[in-house]
Amino acid sequence: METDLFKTRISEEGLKATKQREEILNIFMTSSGHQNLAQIYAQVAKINPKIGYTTVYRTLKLLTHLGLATQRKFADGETRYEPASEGSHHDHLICLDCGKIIEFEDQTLETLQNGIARRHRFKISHHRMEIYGCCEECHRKKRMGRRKS
Amino acid sequence: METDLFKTRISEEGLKATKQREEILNIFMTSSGHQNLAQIYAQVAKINPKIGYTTVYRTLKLLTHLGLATQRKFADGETRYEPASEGSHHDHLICLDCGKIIEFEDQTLETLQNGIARRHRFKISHHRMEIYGCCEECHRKKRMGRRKS
DNA sequence: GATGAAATTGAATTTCAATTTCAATATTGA
DNA sequence: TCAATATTGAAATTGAAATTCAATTTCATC
Ligand SMILES: [Mn+2]
Ligand SMILES: [Mn+2]
Ligand SMILES: [Zn+2]
Ligand SMILES: [Zn+2]
Repeated sequence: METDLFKTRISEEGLKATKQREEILNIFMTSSGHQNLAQIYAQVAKINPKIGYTTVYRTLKLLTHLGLATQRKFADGETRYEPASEGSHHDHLICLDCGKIIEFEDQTLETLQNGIARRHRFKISHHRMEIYGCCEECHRKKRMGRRKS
Repeated sequence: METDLFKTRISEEGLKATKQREEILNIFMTSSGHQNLAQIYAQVAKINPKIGYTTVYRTLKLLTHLGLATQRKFADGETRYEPASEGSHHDHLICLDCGKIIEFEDQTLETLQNGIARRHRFKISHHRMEIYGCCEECHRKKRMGRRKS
């Protein structure tokens, strides 16, 4: 359970482990990821309707600070959160038709970035890379639709 | 002058070429790029204070629609605009210390993306890629600072 | 277990950029 | 010139993010 890591990190920061935080953490960590605050809140409310929207907001911010969550802002402007997969970095393919978000990891891409940064004498802290387009499923549907007409 | 292209595109869309739009276009096209609306408005207001903020907002939205401007949202969340460089796509290196934005083009990166997309049977429409970190100048300053202490 | 300083909670409020409204004005094709 | 239609700009609205504050909870210490 990541509850232990959570408690450790939380006390490291001089903060307090509350029922609400634990409950939100458990729900969030087992969720599907890439959800916005309203979606996470809805899940929390289903299990414990006493927990306020503000607390969910603040807890996600806290989890991000603790390194347990990652905040994402894709081109649609919505703020989303996903459980942080420790160590590994990944990027995203985003379907403009159905909204599906596909994750990928590519070591060559990382190496290439190092080259770009070096040429500009730039020290990389982190990066963001997203590919927008049409997923396989949606593409198939489109072809079907065209054939019928 | 891009004024001609602007007039053509504008009438293609059944819209009207107004003094305000032309004035905003001229100021924007010769600007340094990566500016937010408040900054663009400030420039416009210096030359013609009669033009309203709303008009600048709507004109930048229009220019984006016409393909003459590109809207950018980097990680700081600010909405910025830059004149669209026809044909060529570029990405950005962003200094977290001074805010400097460096543009780069890399064909290998584009090729690599095609490979990633193909492996996921994904049809690319466009992409976004930003590298965050520390620019040469800021890095130099940091080293200097450390030496003095 | 009791205590209390400090942190947290949650409803309500505020902030602030983005967007919309609407009456007055400008543009354009006939 | 003359409408029909689009645009303008001040003001109002929206909505997500962030803050406020009184009530409540946590937890180190006793
Ligand atoms: Mn992800
Ligand atoms: Mn640029
Ligand atoms: Zn899809
Ligand atoms: Zn810098």
